[in-house]
Amino acid sequence: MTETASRPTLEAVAARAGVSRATVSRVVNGGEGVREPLVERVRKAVEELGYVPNQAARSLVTRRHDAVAVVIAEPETRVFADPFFALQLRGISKELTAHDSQLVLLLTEGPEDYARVGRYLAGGHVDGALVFSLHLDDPLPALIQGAGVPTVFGGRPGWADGTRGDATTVYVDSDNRGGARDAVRHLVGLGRTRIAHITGPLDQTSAVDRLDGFRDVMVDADPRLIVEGDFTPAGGERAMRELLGRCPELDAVFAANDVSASGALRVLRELGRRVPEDVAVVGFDDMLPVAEQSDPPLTTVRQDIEEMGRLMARLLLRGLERRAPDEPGDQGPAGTPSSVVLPTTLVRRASA
Amino acid sequence: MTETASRPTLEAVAARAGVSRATVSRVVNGGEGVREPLVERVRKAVEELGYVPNQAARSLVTRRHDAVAVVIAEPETRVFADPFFALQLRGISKELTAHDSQLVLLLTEGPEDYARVGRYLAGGHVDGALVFSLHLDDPLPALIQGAGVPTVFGGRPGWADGTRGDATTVYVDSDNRGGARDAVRHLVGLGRTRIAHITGPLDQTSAVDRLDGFRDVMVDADPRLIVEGDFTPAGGERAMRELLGRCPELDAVFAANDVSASGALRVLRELGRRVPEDVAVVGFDDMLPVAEQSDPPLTTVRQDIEEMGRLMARLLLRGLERRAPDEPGDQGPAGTPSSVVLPTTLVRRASA
DNA sequence: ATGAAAGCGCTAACAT
DNA sequence: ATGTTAGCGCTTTCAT
Repeated sequence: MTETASRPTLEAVAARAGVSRATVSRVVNGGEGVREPLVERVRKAVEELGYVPNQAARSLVTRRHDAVAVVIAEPETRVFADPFFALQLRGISKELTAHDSQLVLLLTEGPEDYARVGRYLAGGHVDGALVFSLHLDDPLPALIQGAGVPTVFGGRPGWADGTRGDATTVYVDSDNRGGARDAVRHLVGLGRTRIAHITGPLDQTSAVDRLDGFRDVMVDADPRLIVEGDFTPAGGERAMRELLGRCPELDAVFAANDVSASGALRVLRELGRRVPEDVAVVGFDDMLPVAEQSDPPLTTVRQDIEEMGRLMARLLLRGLERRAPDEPGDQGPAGTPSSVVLPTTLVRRASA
Repeated sequence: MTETASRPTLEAVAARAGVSRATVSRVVNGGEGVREPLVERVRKAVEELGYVPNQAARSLVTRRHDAVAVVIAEPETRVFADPFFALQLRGISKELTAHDSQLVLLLTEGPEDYARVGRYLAGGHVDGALVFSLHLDDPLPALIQGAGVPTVFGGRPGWADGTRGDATTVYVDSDNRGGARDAVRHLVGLGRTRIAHITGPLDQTSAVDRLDGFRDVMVDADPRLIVEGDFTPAGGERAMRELLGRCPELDAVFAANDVSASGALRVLRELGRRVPEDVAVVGFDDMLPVAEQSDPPLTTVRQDIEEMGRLMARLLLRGLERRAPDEPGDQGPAGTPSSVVLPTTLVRRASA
């Protein structure tokens, strides 16, 4: 706990440099249209006084905050079950930093926090919001879009159906469906015929999209070969046992993410099934600590999570630039960035 | 991207309610000293207009921000190698939320970002800072303490030696040394005599403290039984091979964290050593996804990471309250919270 | 108990 | 090119 000294103001700097406040302001904000000798004098005064602009005062007049909110609604497990968000945050942080914007993190534990988030966003503290909309039925995203804050979503929100031309909702997502297709096609290419799927929680679009991808390839898949998981190791274990019970002769499994694949792997090992000889396994995510360290290492679908974060931030900032600095109302589709779906790549390791 | 409507001001609410701005302000800030009928009228006007206070304007006069910066300096790996920070953030977020404070996340990729962080903190955007000081030689913490912002550190900073009475630096840490002692004593209690230690990176106080704890019990430990790791699975593997090469007859290993323990486990399995029969293994952290899912499940030292985060925030906020709302200068040791070291507990599972 | 008025520190017209 | 000035929206004395 150190002391809070009262900071020098523009006024003080102006006095010291023997110029007006306006001139100091100009210098501080880039020095356009100020002659060199004056710039010099002001810089010196700023330096000597240790002047730092008061952001509150500045925001009050500019109505800009150089801050972006990141909203993560996750009642429980997942935030720390996998490093997904940490990576995404990293990407976001890098991009925001490059644009001198700050990252305000809004974590919610449940619906009781939503009002607070809505209030904050509506309160005009930030220039925009990056929102992770995980569950189909979650009211938060809608609430946020209602708050009148420019927003980019991480992952396709439930109401955006992925068809082109949906200009009102901007999101960044991986090509979950295409990635799943690649994974399943890989298994087919290996000569596997009884291919099972452990899904994610089907109230999340990523899980639904991966299931759709699975179905794209296995057009008339035996319904017994599809079991709902929940993106956790325990869920993967449970699902694997279920599958084996239903259909002992299966020869491949596509798990909707790496951690559930690791659970499946554990069950297969326990039951003496060799991987990949008896059962080939493919995951999704390429979460390194999981995929690379599992036994055997996991063949999986890689998505560049950090890049997704970076892109979300970039899209938001670009949209912010486009709108007139002060003018309310958006610029229409012309200036509005549209959603981006990033490609995935299959990473071959030992499990399939 | 939704449109940004221009928000109603205090003035507008006052007009609508037929009162002065001052009265509206009083109602909005708790309604002390305003008679019921008026309070009612104002509340109604606020509701109808959807008024939300402009925080910039408020901060400009109150000099409070109701925001706290969380600074995480982590060039690379660790932030996403384990869920440590996610948990800590969660704890911090919960506590801040309860006090209506916002969390501003400052991530740094390297020393080139330090100036930016320093500037931000010095700029008076936040009421205080929560700083994770991971490396002994990191200049960031000092820089921050110099910025004149009330700060609480996560993990003992290198310069704080842990002796009582160091009132200038406030930190929250686990009892790394005590926890390590418990772990090693447990192994001794199991009858193990050739106990090895895989340390963490010794430029971090947590790793040093755990090593000290190990030495407290193994007073004259064979130096060959101590190998430096780096808190990663790969480091754990490397260290385990090294140990086995140096001293094949070892019968126990205390790894400085769970992920390096999991690496060690993998090597032991690969080399046909049974755990715990041939070699007992104890980790540190009780990182559930790792400790519980490893094979065999890991006996480890649990620290309540989320609680650490919560406590950091609580300490900071308490310190903030103590100082006069506006008055510069701190209140001296009397009002200054002091550091807290949280106890750890040994969790017995199958590995030792 | 309520209102009037004075700024908080800054930017952005507008004047010079 | 530089200075002057009028607010941005709010809280907070100080009157009433």
